[in-house]
Amino acid sequence: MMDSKYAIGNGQNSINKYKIKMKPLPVIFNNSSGPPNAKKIKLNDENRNSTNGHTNNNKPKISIQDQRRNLPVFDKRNKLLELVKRHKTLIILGETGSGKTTQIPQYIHSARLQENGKIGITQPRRVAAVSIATRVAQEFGHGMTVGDTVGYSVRFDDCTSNKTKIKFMTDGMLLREAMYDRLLMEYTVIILDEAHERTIHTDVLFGIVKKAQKTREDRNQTPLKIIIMSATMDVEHFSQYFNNCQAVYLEGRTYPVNINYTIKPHDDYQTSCVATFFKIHREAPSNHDVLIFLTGQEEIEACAQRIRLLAKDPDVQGPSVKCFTLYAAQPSAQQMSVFQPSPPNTRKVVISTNIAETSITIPGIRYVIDSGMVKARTFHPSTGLELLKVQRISHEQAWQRAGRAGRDSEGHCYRIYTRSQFELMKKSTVPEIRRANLLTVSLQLLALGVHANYFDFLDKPPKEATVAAFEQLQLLGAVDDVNSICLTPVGRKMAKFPLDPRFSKIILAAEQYGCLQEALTVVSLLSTESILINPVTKQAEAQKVRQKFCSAYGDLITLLNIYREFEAVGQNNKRIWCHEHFINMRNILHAREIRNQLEQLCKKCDMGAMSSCGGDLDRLRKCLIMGMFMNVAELVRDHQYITLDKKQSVQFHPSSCLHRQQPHLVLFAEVVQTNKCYLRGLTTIEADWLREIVPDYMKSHSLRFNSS
DNA sequence: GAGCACTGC
Repeated sequence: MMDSKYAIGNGQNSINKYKIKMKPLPVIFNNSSGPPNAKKIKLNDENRNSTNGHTNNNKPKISIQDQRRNLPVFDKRNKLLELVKRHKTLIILGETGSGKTTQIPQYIHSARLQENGKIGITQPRRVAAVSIATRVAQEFGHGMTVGDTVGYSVRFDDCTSNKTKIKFMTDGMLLREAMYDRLLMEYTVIILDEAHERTIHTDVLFGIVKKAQKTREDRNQTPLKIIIMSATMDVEHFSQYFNNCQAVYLEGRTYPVNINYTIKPHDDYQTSCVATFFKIHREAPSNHDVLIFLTGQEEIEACAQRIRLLAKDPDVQGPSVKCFTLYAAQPSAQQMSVFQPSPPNTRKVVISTNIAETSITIPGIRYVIDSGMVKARTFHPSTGLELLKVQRISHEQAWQRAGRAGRDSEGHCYRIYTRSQFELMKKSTVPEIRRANLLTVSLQLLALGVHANYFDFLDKPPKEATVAAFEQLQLLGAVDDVNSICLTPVGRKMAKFPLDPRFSKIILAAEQYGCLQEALTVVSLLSTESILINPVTKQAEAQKVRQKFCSAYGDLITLLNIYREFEAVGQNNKRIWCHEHFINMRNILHAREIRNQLEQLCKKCDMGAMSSCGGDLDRLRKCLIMGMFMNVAELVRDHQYITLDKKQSVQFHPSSCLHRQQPHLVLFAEVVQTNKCYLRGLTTIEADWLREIVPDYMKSHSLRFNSS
């Protein structure tokens, strides 16, 4: 695959940034036993099935029904069904490998506990929803294909029919369904799986299903059963929230993992990871694979380069080394390569971000090296700034990482931190709802009839975050005032779009500006990852060949130009065109898919003709102001801008096509803080337009310089 | 003249 956003392979650029110590000093560990409450589970080496479709091929083949009977959950079948029958809400704590996700929906179905309704099971990730549904359909019976009794529903892919009784879906999908029917009458059983991950969607669903259950009960409607499935974390918290409901524990099938801590702290955790790898490499049999957790792409590529170099050193003992990297920005084909079994007498080492913590399971890992660090996004409601920061992981994450070594057999985990550093880490990861921008959630909740301030959250988000969100909703015209519990007609339409409310507003405004085609394109492009590829080695070339698309009006119009050209190219030439122009084919196709969905939603909202402004881009730029007027920056002195809203000092990001220019006013799509505060996704606008389009906002946010 | 972890509708 060539559609990578980054140049991957020789990594020459990254390597120069890190000093290579050819012989890193050894890292010394004490050897301590596993987690304090580690349960030593008897080894039982047969037929583990995995939910991600990567089954172990060197095990003897046994029938699919025998595999089901061998799962730990099988023995508890009757007990579980009894509990599900007896309790309207049940928490199931299941360890990895218990089989809970694939089996429990089938048990419920075969006992007909769902009666005439459906069983809905949510997952935080699309791939999980699809692959689990496919697996369960296979198990379910002969000739059964996914989409019959067992189906799934994820964005852009609804594989259900009127026969579907067991429906796997993403948590975001169920949330969207709730906006059309807040009582979720389609379902008699709802299972929220992976609840411990606490995605923003699952957190909102906790409140939605709890309220739906209560309302249906009060109105004497068909009852709703709720099942919360989670790893073994903080049962009390969940149980209290669901009126002290019953919790049941399911044993898993994992193997003991020996935990090692360093004797002293290591600030240069990257070098220590490399050194630890070679310590393992010297001692362990060659078929024992190693997984290293680091924080980001650049760090991972640099570390891979060091390992590859050192492995060639004649002084280094041990088998040959096959080194893989793993992070989300990679093309999927490259991600898949980590599943290749290593050839004989070769050690496989995978260096990964936290994508390997939950999203991707690599079989055969015996050793985990945990740097103890993660890169995480934090949102500051007071400034509206998002900050991407390397920080320490939580205990939950540390155990999750360690567990990756114990999926196929007994394993080892080397933690590049001391026991006392570990004790200082946070017990659990702060749930997303407590560190995210709440604009979208607040709008969604209003569409469900609740004000975020009064919503029954499992964990309440910070007050400032909801205050900031409601101020913006009011400015966008979605509510009449910040305490309103109902949406304006505009707000109701905005909630129908699966977008940031600011972008929904742009689409709604496009009707009046006569630029719906262009607005849909720009918003779709803003809703995906970047379509531009900037390989480190061919950066100048990429910029030169794309020069013809650059607009003096800024980045968003430039993106529009690229998209228009992409659509004008014949179907058979698109791939080659993308390659020639350093455009990410996967991402631009994804933008097109989103654009189609948004266009359908416009028709549902009776938005009339698909108007186009053609070459009159002023209309589009004015339309963008309707949704993004809180994102205006004004030039104050040489290349220095301040935001109109929070008076932040900011600069244009060097990747912007306006980087060397100094327009008086710009709209920006986002502000990211790294070394400095940078604006990205720029569009130039006129002062007069602001006064004309958002006069009230401009009264409270006056410009320093009034000339254009 | 810099560099972005991970999801989802």
